[in-house]
Amino acid sequence: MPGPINAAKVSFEVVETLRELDGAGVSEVAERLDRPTSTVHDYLRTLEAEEYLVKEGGEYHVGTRFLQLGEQARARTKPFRIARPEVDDLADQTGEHANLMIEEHGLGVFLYKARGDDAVQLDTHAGMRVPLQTAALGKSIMAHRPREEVDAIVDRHGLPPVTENTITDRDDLFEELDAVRERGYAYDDAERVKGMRCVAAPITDDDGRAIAAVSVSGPESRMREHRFTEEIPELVLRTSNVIEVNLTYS
Amino acid sequence: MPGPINAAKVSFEVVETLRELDGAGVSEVAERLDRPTSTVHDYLRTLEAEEYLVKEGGEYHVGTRFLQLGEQARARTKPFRIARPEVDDLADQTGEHANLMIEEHGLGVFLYKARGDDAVQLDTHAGMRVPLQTAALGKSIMAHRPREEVDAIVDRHGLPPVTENTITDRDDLFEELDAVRERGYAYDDAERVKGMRCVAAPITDDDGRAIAAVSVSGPESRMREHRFTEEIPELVLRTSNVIEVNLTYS
DNA sequence: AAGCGTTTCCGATATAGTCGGATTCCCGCC
DNA sequence: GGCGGGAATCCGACTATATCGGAAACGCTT
Repeated sequence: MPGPINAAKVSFEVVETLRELDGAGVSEVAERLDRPTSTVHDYLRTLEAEEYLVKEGGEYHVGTRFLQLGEQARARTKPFRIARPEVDDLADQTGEHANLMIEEHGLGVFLYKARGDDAVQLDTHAGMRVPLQTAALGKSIMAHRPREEVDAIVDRHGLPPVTENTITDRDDLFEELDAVRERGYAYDDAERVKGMRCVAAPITDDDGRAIAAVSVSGPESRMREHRFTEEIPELVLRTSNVIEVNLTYS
Repeated sequence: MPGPINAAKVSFEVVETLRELDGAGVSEVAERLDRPTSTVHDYLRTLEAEEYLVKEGGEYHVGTRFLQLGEQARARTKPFRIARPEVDDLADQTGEHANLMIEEHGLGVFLYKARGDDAVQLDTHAGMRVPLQTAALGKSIMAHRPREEVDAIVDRHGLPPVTENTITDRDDLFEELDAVRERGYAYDDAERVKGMRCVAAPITDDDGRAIAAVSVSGPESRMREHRFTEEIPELVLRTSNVIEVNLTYS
């Protein structure tokens, strides 16, 4: 493919490296990207001058200009604007984590996370991107997308194993999606994070196409028996329904 | 200055344009930036392929990858991690908006905003950047920075008038900062947003240097007399003290 | 089906990104 | 307080590539 602006790509590689390392110096970034320090220095200096990076004690860090961009990206999506208060309620009602996910570029993106009073420490954070099939949220979304679209996503990103429970076979995936569609909601039994269970329901538009998903997730010890099979699904489904209605009339 | 990567600069100009327009097509961005459509098209296509932009119905939009970067930029700062729950409390106690600001590149950045039950609709959002002297928050920060640093900031960004009440003279500014320092907290009487009043207190480190500020803001009608001169300042100061203590021991 | 605006593609040119190497800076350490 | 080493800057040359007209394809609306 001719014409892609390489320098744009490199710019973001530099920024992402800083994010992963939580701040770093010139040579550290240069090593990671396998480029000369002089080149990396050019980028860091430029991005700092443009105020997208900050320099603190010899280390460069991701700056808060990205916060404004990120907030815009999120606030722009209808699911977020409508669902946020409902997700908060869901967290209050269950005491656990409640999440909102959308699909973007074939990946699941955590748009919002609310913490209930009993919520355990978790590695998820807003903006986090995960393969769709590794989360109940993602399976809910895929279950309500046309088959060819799901195929395209799998072609693009594969089915990487994250824990020993992750689905890694395409046929297994479609079987699971059929079950999810029938049931109306999706389970996740330690498929992404060990010891964590999750119940998710899709948020669909008028045509039945999933545009997002909501979930409740908590430790196995509290996610079992009646609560796991009846109580939580009931609440999650109710929440997704409320959101769908509000989406239609707005 | 030799060596700044122009393409990096242009990349972000494109992204910021999309943010300002809340999504746009090729020619619209090209017009704004006064560049050929072919050039802008190259950038948009590249950034979309890198998954930083999304294309929806012929329009490009800022993507949620920026959310991950923004969250990192925010979570990295100590003031945010420590102050967030306290700012939430402050909003609950007052029923108004409570805010957290830091200084970055000489500008005030809203890091976090909590809404009390009575809070009015407001234009502030996380990541928003404003000239420091246009907000009580910013004045609190500047009041507890060395004079030469404040001079440098003013040299860099000037004193742009935002409403008729904004401070636009350097001597006036330093007088005001002296008063703020003496009083211990700062007022903002419709200096940034018409009809809004604000009380802010600095968060300082062990050396007395401001690293952030917290505030409560609300409509004039509710921000007057005893509440404005005693009650709210009392609460804001108490909050900033709590945060300072927690910052020291962590 | 025709016409207009927009997007996309293509190719030529010169700009500017890239990189090695030299220099300076900033530490800790003797 | 000076010495050493690693990192960060600066510099200059080469050529890859960003840039931009212009042309083609697309997708509306009339």
